[in-house]
Amino acid sequence: MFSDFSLFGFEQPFSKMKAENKHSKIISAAVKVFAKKGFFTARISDIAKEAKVADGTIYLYFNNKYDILLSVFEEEIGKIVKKTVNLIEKESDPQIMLEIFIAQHLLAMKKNKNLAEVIQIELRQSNKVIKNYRNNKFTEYIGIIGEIIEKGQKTGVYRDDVNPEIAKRAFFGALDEVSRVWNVSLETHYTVEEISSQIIQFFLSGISSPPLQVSGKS
Amino acid sequence: MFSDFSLFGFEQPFSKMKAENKHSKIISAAVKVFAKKGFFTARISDIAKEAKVADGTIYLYFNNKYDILLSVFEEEIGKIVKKTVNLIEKESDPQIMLEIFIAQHLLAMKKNKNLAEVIQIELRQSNKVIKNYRNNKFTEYIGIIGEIIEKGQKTGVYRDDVNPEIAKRAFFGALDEVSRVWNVSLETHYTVEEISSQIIQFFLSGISSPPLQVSGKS
DNA sequence: AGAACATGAATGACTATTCATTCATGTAAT
DNA sequence: ATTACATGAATGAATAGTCATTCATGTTCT
Repeated sequence: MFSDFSLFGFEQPFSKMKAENKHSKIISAAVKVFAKKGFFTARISDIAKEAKVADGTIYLYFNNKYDILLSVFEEEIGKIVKKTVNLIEKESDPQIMLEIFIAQHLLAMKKNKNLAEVIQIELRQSNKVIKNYRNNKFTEYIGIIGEIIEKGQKTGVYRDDVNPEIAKRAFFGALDEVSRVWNVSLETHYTVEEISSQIIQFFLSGISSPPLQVSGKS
Repeated sequence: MFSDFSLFGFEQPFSKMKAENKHSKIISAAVKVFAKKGFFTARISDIAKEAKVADGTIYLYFNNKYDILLSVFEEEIGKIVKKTVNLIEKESDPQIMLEIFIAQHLLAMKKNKNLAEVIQIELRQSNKVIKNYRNNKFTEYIGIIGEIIEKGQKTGVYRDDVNPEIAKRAFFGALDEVSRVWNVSLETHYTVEEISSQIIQFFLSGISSPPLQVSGKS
């Protein structure tokens, strides 16, 4: 891959720059079109139109339609993983790490609703299409949750009888479904903070009413 | 009335029976093929082959390819909803109702892994394909969770500060993701009971270590 | 000029759907 | 009981339409 220095906002007077612009223009367009139509219903010509390039131009940058989808995953999920890891590494308290993860995920999904949809729907579908694409970035992403939980168990803030493998899935599933619906429909009126706090509450304390605590210490 | 022998040895006394058989044979075949290949990659001829009918026969029972997918949802999810509602109605304790829902869901997903995959993947995709399909059965299904939570809040077993709309999504998402992965890969070694108890634990008590409780009696 | 880049109409492969025909079974007539 | 007729379920080859991909041609750089 050649994504070394290609950040937006800086004009480089080399011909290479032009090419990189097209590359990312096509990626962005693909995200948008895949989100709107789904991978299979999306036409190359739709993506070309959205990116304002000719159909044939797309084949100067990508091998085929699947390659576009794959590139979208690698590049876009990669960004999220990188950013999340970056933020979490600085923390040491598992509780806070988990809160950061949630907030970060919801923010990312809110910021780019199209990408959220592509990830949520096409990622699953894609296993069937691209036979040996392993979703490395995605697995890495979910793995972060598992590591946080394990860390919390070592330091004693999380129970030992919680299975981190199951927990990380349940945790991600909850986050994912909430943000999926949140993007699609009714629940638009909830804020990131509101959903964040609800999800943290679920996972840390559950939904049960707290037992009456006759506490010696409070 | 009857001819003694038919050439092929089978008697089909009622022509209608034959028809109903075909309908459900096609549905089952479709579930299998959609699960294996995904809706778009699946060919009508694949389904026909799997159902052991001719391509054209399918159009005697369904209007088109989408109609098959839609029927799969309506009929198969309908069955699950019916069975679940049936079991839950007999209960009055929200805690037990929730446990039944979880066990029921996991069992259903385990019993028919293909259906699980179709629901988990294609159901989401379908909004884009079938423009005005509202996933009525599916919404109804998730709604059950919301009702249980609300009931629990009225009787005081669940906190009032839990938002049932968000909670039902988080709850379903967790269940869904766990059973999705469970079907696909590694985690096959967990039992329904193990996963059930983990999920119940998450939602009722969270993952935090319980605060030291100094009981009133000591 | 030559190279690199871009275009979009034309190609060709693929597959959902149709429909003329066959076939199995039921009914009526003898 | 046998034959003739009627019904409509089932078939699968042919059709018709859709797109991903290519490539002959144009444009823009150095």
